[in-house]
Amino acid sequence: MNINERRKLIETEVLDKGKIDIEDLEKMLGVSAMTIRRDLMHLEKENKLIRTHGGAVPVKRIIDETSYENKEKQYLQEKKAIAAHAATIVRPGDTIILDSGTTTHEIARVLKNRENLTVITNDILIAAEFLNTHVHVIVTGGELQNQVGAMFGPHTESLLEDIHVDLLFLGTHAVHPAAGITAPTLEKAKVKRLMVQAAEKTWLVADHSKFGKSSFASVCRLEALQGIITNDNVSSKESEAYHDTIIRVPSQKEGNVNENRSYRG
Amino acid sequence: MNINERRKLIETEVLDKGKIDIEDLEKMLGVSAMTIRRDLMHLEKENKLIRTHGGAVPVKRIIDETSYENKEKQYLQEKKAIAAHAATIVRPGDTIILDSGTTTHEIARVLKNRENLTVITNDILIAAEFLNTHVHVIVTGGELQNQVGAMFGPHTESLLEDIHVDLLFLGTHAVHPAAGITAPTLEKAKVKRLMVQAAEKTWLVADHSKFGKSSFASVCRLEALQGIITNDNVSSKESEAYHDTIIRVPSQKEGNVNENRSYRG
DNA sequence: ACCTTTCTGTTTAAAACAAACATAATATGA
DNA sequence: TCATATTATGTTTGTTTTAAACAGAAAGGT
Repeated sequence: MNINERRKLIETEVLDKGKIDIEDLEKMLGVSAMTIRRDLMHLEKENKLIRTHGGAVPVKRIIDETSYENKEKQYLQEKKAIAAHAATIVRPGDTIILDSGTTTHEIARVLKNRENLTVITNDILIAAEFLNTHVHVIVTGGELQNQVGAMFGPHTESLLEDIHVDLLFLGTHAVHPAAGITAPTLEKAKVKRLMVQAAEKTWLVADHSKFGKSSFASVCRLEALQGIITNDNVSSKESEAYHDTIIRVPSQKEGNVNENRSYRG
Repeated sequence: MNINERRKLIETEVLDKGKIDIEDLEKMLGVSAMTIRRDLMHLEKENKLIRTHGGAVPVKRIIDETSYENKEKQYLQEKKAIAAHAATIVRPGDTIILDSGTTTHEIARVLKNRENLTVITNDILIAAEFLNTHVHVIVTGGELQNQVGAMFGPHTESLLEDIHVDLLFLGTHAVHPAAGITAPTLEKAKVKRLMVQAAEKTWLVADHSKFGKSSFASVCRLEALQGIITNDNVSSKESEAYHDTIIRVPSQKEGNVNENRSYRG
């Protein structure tokens, strides 16, 4: 492993974990504390992280840890694995919709280095993820649910009615063999439904915790999906009940599925 | 000064400066380093800041320092002073538009503790500022100018055509006695013009560096404005050429214009 | 092969940190 | 109001982290 690989690892590690200790990095990377420290100095100068006493934290943080990031960290490995696979489906030149949510947010993190890509989203945190990139972003607009940064309501709906896209990555809190995909409010269900209608192909992205649940407002039936991308905690037997095309990705432990280079297809 | 005042000061200081040293705070507040350190521990536990080695940095940061924040820091004191005054115009129950821009972003920072307020904006960074607050936010949507986080284009325009609000705080890069308010592209000018049309009263917020300049696309004439809020580097003689109602606020040095409490009028 | 540059680890001194105790300020309640 | 409890602050102390400086190792170029 060369110096750049190591520094890239530190960079992704601090983003994943939210904070890191020099001691941990020392063990993890097998180099001396001084070297880590020099790496951190370098990365701090490049605004990739902020050094703390004995470690570092990420630069980009828009949200209150307590309200959002904890939730985001649940099943983070799973979400990242799902996101990494989802990103491989996206082709150069595509126009895609990224639904609001933490799993789709992870997809955004993977796609941000792409060029020749248009993203439509109703999540300001996802939109913000693409700041200072070459990705073309269209924000739906609408009423901001200001706990999570998602937008819903008539304005959101009217934009979605006017568009047609190649791909949709749909998030959900509940998917059930009989009930299909459901949402907690009619408003949210309506927006998700319009997204499905606007897209050529819809992929559901959901970690195993969402399976077997159902909520009040119906979004669509499972037949409307192109497939489901989930993690391997969902047993293969269980998954048969859901869809012909269910992709069960293994939760990545280390940064093996590294799609961090730009895609110049 | 009691402990809470001091901690509040530290909090605003770290937000203003972007980072602070314990040594500086020690001199500034006249207490020992240990006390500062205890304050920082406390504020870190409340997610108000992140401690570094020898100081602290803000928690909320969404953007790359190099591309945006430097620009934002230009005339920051002036912008803050203008913003503090602008906020006093906003009444409980108002619905307002905050145009994209750094000065209007400062207004958002002042208003975020309000309740009973609706904000419409075409700037995702301003929208993000209101996350986890009680302010009701409507995002215009549209194409994201991904260097600055502003949205423009047909979608933005169509929302603005449908609304009517009490107040607009309009930002600009150029204001001129004869040319009025101008913008660098037709698209931007169109959005700003629609904002003016949607608002009962329009206040222009602009620091002195914007005066006497003009750009290509016309937004509106100066007569369309309710008034101009600027800083006192614009001479009173000079300002007469612009508008009857021009408010020249002194650039605040310390946190004297402190409108950080919530407004429960 | 040689030289140069970059990278890394070790040593060491300085700086920051935090625990513990003592003192001062503030609050609370009879 | 006074006594008492609580909270806040400063100082001392030992520990940890930092960073400068040097030396050796690795990588790159001619």
